[in-house]
Amino acid sequence: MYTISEVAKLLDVSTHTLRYYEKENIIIPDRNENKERLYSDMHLKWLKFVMKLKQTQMPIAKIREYARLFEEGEHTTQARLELLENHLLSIQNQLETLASTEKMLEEKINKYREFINQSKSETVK
Amino acid sequence: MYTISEVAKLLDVSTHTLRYYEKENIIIPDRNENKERLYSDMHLKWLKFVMKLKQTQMPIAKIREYARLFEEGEHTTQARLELLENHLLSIQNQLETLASTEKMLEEKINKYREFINQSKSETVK
DNA sequence: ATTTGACTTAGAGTAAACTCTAACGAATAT
DNA sequence: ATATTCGTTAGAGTTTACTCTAAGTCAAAT
Repeated sequence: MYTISEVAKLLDVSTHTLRYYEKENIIIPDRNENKERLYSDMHLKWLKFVMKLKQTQMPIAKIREYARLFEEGEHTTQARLELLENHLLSIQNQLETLASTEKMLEEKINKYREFINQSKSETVK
Repeated sequence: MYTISEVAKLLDVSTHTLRYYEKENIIIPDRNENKERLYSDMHLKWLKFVMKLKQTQMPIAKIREYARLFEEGEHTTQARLELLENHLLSIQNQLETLASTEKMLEEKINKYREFINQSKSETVK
């Protein structure tokens, strides 16, 4: 079991953020006799998954919705599947946008480099 | 030349957002005799570039910085190059994150599909 | 015994990026 | 002539996701 500051360090988030996620019903850790939060390996695994969703632009509200469906039990598997399928589509769109912007930027960067090199050689003249 | 609502439609943003970008010094269109905004093809091209940067998570502040460097003239090419190079790195990081999350989601989705199919066949029994 | 450090809570504050409102002006449609 | 449409401005309001503050509890270290 991990304390809130251990989890914060492990996942590179602030303790504030972890408490905020709890308030938003995204992760509800256990408590010790002293009411302090204790996170298990399962909690950690779920949080890592949440971070992946966050890093790929899933809003907190959608993550909360997925968490809620999970809590509701097996009859929500179809809904969870659909939510994940939608997010997969969003990821694929983002991949396309990023790839095309990457290409565009590489071209622009090359033009800048050419321009800068040309300016330098003219300066030497 | 395009009016603000034409540009809004063409680029799928609101007129509010276009005025906001102007306030943020990201795009300054011309004006007609009636003080109404008029965007040229050059403005449109720049706006499309801005949208690409936005879609790949460049903050407005950085976009404004790039615009400002551009206004300042040729002696800022090195700074502009560096800004674009940094954003290219950010895009490459995002691509990695998205690719690995895509893989993870595909696996999870497959497990959900298996589970749902299995449940169905058991229901038939 | 007291200080230090890590934790607790409720709730306030912040930053980014819009998004909307109100009050007005000009041009076109009926 | 008046109503509608499209534009203008300054500035207020909203949403998202934190981020911080204040006041307190508790256990270990000096």
